[in-house]
Amino acid sequence: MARAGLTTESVISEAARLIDERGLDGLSLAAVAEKLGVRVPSLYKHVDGLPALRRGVTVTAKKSLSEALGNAALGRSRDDALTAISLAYRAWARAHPGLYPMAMLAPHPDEAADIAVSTALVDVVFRVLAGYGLEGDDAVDATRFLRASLHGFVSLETGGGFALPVDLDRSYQRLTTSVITALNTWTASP
Amino acid sequence: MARAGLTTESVISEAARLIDERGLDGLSLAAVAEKLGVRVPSLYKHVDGLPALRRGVTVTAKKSLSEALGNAALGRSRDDALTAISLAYRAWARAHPGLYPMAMLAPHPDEAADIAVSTALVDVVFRVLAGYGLEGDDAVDATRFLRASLHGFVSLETGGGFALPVDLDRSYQRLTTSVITALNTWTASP
DNA sequence: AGTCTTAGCTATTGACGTTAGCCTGAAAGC
DNA sequence: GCTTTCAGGCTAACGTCAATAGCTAAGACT
Repeated sequence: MARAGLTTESVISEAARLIDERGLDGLSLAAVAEKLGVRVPSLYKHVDGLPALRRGVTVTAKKSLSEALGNAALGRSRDDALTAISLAYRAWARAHPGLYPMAMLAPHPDEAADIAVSTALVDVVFRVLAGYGLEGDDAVDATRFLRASLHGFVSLETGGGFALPVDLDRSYQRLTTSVITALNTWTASP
Repeated sequence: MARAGLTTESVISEAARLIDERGLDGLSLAAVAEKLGVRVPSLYKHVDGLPALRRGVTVTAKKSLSEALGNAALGRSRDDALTAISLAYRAWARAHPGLYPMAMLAPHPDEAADIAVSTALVDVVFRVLAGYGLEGDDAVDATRFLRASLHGFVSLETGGGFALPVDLDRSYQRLTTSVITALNTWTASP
């Protein structure tokens, strides 16, 4: 048999491509195997079953998003950094509509890599907010507010939740500026 | 055979219970049939397959959430109404962690009932914002901002996305007041 | 009682994930 | 350059699940 030259990485990246094309439920070992020109059981030489494959994809997705945000924030601070991060966040999600929901999943407790990359992802946001002098619980609340707003918009958008034919770019921009305004006067704790 | 006395409604509500218990992927015709003490093919007398069952559950979920929000807003207006809606929104989601994501899905284009109940859901929010004198695109942007923030928080929370052991109630309250503050000074369009 | 409708059943098929075990060709060692 | 190893592919088989076809008996109606 001519070897197909699979690797764990190639299987995972093919799976990721499939998820972005056909959605989360479009991922099956059968589909991956067919795309790679291989029989289904062969995949088990590189990946430990479907759930493990999903976890692998999740990790690479989180890593990719995390890098995108990190790059966007590079060399900027405060409002500038937040604006850049917001744009990068939405852009990544639109480029990866299938992967995006997986990137928001809580890390699998047994998967060290997942935990690591998940905390790295939150840290990008957290460190930008440090530029506002926020500390402790204030910083946590603010991070949650920012994450919630961005995630909520992007999640509803990629899920088709915004029905009206009104400019989404503008809505997102107003959301971003509103959040930034709020964060600039955040420290009045209840 | 003793009749089990199934109806479309009983099948759907059993499915809904299963989804809240075991998550979205925990729904299978096999599981529903077993819970109802019936063989799988019997379900087809009441429900047109698994996808149709899911759509049925989605509709009832949206209806339930919509009613909860409507009740919360009843007899209140502006900041009062928004606060009440926010609390009701999160409470509903926490009570129905499995159903909640389905309630956020875009309505199925062929399912008239789904479209109706989806628009009803958005309308609750939309009408409260009318109390702020917002109109046209401003109102749309504001609705999206509100929906995004609430949904984002609740979605991350029920998905386990907030790892830190810091009071979620307080974070949510600060989010709510921040959003309300923003909406009170919304009309400065770019 | 006799008839009709229909809610439930069994049987079957097809898709998929998973495991066990074989086989071969490519790289490693002499 | 020949042998040996071994891992990356394979076929075969099984279990689970969704779905369809067709049977049967429970219950409603006259």
